Amino acid sequence: MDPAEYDLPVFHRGGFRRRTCVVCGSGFWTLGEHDRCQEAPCREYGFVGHPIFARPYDVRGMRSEFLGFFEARGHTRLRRYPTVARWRNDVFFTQASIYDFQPWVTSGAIPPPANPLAISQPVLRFNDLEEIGRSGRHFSLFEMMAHHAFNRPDHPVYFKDRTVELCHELLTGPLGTDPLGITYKEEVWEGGGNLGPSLSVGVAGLELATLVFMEYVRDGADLRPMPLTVVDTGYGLERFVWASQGTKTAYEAVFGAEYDELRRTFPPREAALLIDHARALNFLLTDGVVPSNSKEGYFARLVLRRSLRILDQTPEAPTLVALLDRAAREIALDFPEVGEHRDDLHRTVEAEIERYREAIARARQTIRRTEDRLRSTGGSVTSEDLLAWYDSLGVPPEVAVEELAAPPAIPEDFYARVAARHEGETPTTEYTETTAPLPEVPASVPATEVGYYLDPYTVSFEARVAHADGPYVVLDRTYFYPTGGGQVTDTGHLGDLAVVEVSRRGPHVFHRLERESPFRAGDKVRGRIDPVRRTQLMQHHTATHLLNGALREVLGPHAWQAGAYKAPEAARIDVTHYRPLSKEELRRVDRRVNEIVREDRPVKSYFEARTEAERRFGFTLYQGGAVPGKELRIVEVPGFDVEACGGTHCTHTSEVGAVSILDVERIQDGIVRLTFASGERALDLREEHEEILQEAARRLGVPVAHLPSGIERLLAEVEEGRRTRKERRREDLQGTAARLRAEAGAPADRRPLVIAAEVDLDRRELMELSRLLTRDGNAVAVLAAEREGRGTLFVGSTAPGVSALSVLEAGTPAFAGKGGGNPSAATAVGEPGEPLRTAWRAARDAANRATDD
RNA sequence: GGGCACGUAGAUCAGCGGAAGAUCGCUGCUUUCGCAAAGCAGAGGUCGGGGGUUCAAAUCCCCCCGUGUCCA
Repeated sequence: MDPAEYDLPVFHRGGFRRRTCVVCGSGFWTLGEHDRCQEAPCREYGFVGHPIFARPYDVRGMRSEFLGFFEARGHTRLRRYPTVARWRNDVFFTQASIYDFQPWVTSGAIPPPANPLAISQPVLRFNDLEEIGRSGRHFSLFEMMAHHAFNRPDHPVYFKDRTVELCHELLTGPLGTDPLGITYKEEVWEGGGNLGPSLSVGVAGLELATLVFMEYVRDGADLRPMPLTVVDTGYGLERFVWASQGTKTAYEAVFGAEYDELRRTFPPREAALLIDHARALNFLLTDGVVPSNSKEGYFARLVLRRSLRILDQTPEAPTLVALLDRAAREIALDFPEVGEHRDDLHRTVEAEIERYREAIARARQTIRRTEDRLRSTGGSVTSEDLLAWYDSLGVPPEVAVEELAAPPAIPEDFYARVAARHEGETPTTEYTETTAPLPEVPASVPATEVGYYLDPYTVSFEARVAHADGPYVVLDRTYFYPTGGGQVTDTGHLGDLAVVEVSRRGPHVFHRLERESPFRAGDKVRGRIDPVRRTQLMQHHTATHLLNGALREVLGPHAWQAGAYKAPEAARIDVTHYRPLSKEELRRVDRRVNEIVREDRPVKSYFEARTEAERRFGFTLYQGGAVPGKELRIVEVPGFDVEACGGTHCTHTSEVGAVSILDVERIQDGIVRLTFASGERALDLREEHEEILQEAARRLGVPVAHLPSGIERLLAEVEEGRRTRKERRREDLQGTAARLRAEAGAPADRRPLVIAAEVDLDRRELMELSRLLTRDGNAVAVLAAEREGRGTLFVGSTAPGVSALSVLEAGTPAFAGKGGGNPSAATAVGEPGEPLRTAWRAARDAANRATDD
């Protein structure tokens, strides 16, 4: 990066000098006399015992100091965003404050909610779990305080100079840091295809903040300037608090009394880990993550189970629920939403604890059995087994060892070796913005004015063609709904040509025609939307919201929409829940939804400032993922459900008609899917189902009401028939066996009985017959059969010293038989006809010879 | 999203290329005034589904489905 990027007026004004760190070699700016940047590892921690701020702060005090400082300097204070980044498909969690504004705001697609702004964003990072409690400074959840500015060419806010000025003023002003002790180290930040210079702010060995200036787009080897430049800062709240108190570890400073309480029962490391995890879990669960075995749910399960393991090892430990409650009380002082819905959170946690206990109990059994088996063969359990058990059964090694009579040592690097087992796996697919292959539109084409938001009933309109390219037409205004938000496209006509698909990219709506567009820019066209399809889609979409509301009422607020799809034929909604829906829950959801439909409540759709909407309704607005825009389109069923949504909706719940839930399934751990239909389609389906029932009843010859018992009877009959057939076959075989035995007569003395016969049976029957013949012991059966042009020779023996296999082998060459077996049963297949008979005679003779001995 | 493990009698599981098993539960008989218990006898299986390899597949291979688990 060009050194000029860091050569800021603010440094020169303030008398800073640029130096080079003797350790890491980086350039840095400072007022003090330093030969190295003031960050670990270039210099050691110098703040422990010597706080670097004028006075100690707790978390709350520091947060409000920071936000107040920026608010007083023209920044709008924003509330936190959810810790689960539902609006992105490349990450699970909000890992930095800038995530709140990616990708829509930072790409310039939509304006920021405020500009400039200040926020303290709780962020989750699970990549250093092993360090938590051990390092003294790692957290799975921490708050990233930030001030952001988004600069458009026509609307600059501030960039590097002012950012550094603000940062420096904060540190040296209200916080009272010694100006000479601060270093601004030159770094390069790169991410998501963007890059820019950044400055890392170090004091007394601690990296307090990072100031990033997103400025360029990487275009191959070249850098292009971004149309929108972004100030992305990150100030670690916990670090600030720690530095202000100068305690030995960050945990003491950050968690205060809560930490002291736990220290009475746990060693420092465990105490810190427990509070840290309790804090993360509270946020995760509040923000709607249900513990599961995949995606974001796994991380909730991971921290939950890690906590449980520690609690389980300590007899006087509090319960996990109590621990979470204690942490929630603390968090709720600043984030009141975390304290709400305690009962629901408890139920989720209890369900997860139960599952963990079950998994461990099952695993213990498997482990014991495996060890028994190994020991009986002279083997023993190895540390490799411990790894495999952890991986496939989820048993932590300490638990496995408890179960073993001769446990191996738990490897020091156990979890590293677990990680090694996962190397070479296919990486997760990279984030790709899902844009249809739409043609480029000249910048001069104005944004499409869309009418469906405020008027979903207009299905015929006049518009002017703004741009046409191949089959694609962009209009100056449209009422066609483009695929999005889980709602499929409208169809219809432009002029006489069918519109087969409508999609949106950026500000433009593209109508794809059935063939090459005859229209040219400037043409006037009439748009007609297929009204039946549109109405059905509206009904399905509104019904989705109603179901979502009912599910949250019935299941609890942890039930978040995890996906939805609305097509004309049917719609579905996926919600997070910790176990399959019970019949009763389903019945209540069904009743509640249809009750809301009957009540004919208004469905209000309107635009509202994002900040205001979030304040009024909270983040549960974002059921369908975050919706871009400074203004949110709110779809509200007063007193029941409010969501930010861009879809077309009915204006009254009664228009939905009726909602029929067609199917419920668990699509993965922690997510249930409801498939349903509403409106006309629900009636159609009801009719179809009725017809199917009628038809089934007619074919069974019973009234519909007796279908279940009729089917039961039918099944019983089928079963009876199966039994009878089986019985008859057995009797046939028994008859054959009796006949053959009689023909063979009684053997002399105690010599084994040899029964040889040609029969017409298949392989399986041969085996059964042989079994019948030799059941009483001391007998040899030599059976031959022909089926499908192949000859089969079967030998069974219960005679001591007579090997069925040897007898068989005496016959195999004669009919080119291939086969094998064991001393008690052997079979071969070869040529049919005379060769088979020859083989059979050879085998019979061999059997007779063997029994003569 | 990927890796691994698992799916066999009503339940818990064994078997891991050659004639489907154990324990508990169930039914009947013996014993008892009755129950429990014990003994004896018996019923109960498309070995998750579908393809393939093989003379032969619960067993090996592939693809699905389901469950668990670890990792992103």
